[in-house]
Amino acid sequence: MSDNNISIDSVIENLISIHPLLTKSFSKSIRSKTNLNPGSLYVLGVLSVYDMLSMSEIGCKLSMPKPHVTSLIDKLIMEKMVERLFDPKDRRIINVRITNKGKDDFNTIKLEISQEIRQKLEKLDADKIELLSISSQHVKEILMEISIENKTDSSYCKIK
Amino acid sequence: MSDNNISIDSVIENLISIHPLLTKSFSKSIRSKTNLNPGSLYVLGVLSVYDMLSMSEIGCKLSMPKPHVTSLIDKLIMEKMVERLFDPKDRRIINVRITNKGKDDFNTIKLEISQEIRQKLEKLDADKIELLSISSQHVKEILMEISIENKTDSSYCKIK
DNA sequence: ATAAATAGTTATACTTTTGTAACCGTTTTA
DNA sequence: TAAAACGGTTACAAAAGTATAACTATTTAT
Repeated sequence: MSDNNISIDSVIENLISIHPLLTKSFSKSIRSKTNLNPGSLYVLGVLSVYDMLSMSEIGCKLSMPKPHVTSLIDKLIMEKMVERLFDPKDRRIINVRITNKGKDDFNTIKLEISQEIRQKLEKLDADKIELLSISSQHVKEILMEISIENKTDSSYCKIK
Repeated sequence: MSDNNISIDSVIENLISIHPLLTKSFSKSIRSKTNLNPGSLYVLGVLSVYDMLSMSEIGCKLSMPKPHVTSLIDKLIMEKMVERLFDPKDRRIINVRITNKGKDDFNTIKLEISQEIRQKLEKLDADKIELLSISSQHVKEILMEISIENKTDSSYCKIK
């Protein structure tokens, strides 16, 4: 139990350190190498995972206020990267689905914004890269798990 | 070699997924639970690691334009979390050092902004927490390693 | 059938971050 | 010693993100 808490403390220490490092690696090249703002790219990212989500679900997954989601989706639609679909079951709901162009563009963008970090990774030892690959996979999976679980993100998500 | 590239691809995939999840977890509670903006907190964070840095080094480590660093440091000085020190060797340089109050405040803030994620972590199995602890440690260390290495961050850092 | 709740948009104001350019004082270099 | 480079600040403009309230259309609940 006490052991658990020590581990949790170290997890949080680590995540708080990792966050600005990733921001540094990605945010700048999103701006300089794409015509999307970071927010639109995050939306495209979740849609590349879930394929289709409603406006509310997007805001929930990314903790964005609904009006912001609207404006980001507008941009992605202008770029034909996503499309709006009306839900026949409940006509209030607007589902957003990533298009094939959106998927292709997202892959291209991922390559472009990761060029710098890729060059640095290439200089590391093979076993260190392998360790980072496995470790980042675990971090990603567990974070996604506890993120999905979170239906009660007070301000943006309603309890289902 | 080809093996390496596959691993690098997966690292990048994972990091691109992790970034918005961390943003979601931290950015909102930084705003709601502290009187600092995210930028000031990142500056405080690097200073809690390196203890003392020049203005340029801060901008370099966080990829921030120098004028932005100036305004963030002004805020932290008003809060007495950091102090300016003139460098006797080179009077152009202004070093910024975290104060004891700054260290204490940073620890408090870390506790506050991690409350939500802590609650979710507590629901996980002990072995999963342990795995996340070790994995996030590796990710942090390797990212810090390749981040420090980077003296040539084009727009904000000059080659030393 | 009416009232309340929900999903999404519009409008607006504000904070934070980014990006320049001009400037001052100091140090380096030629 | 004059010119160039450097570290930092000031001033300003623009982009991006946050936060609310008011509104429409639709669905649910009483």
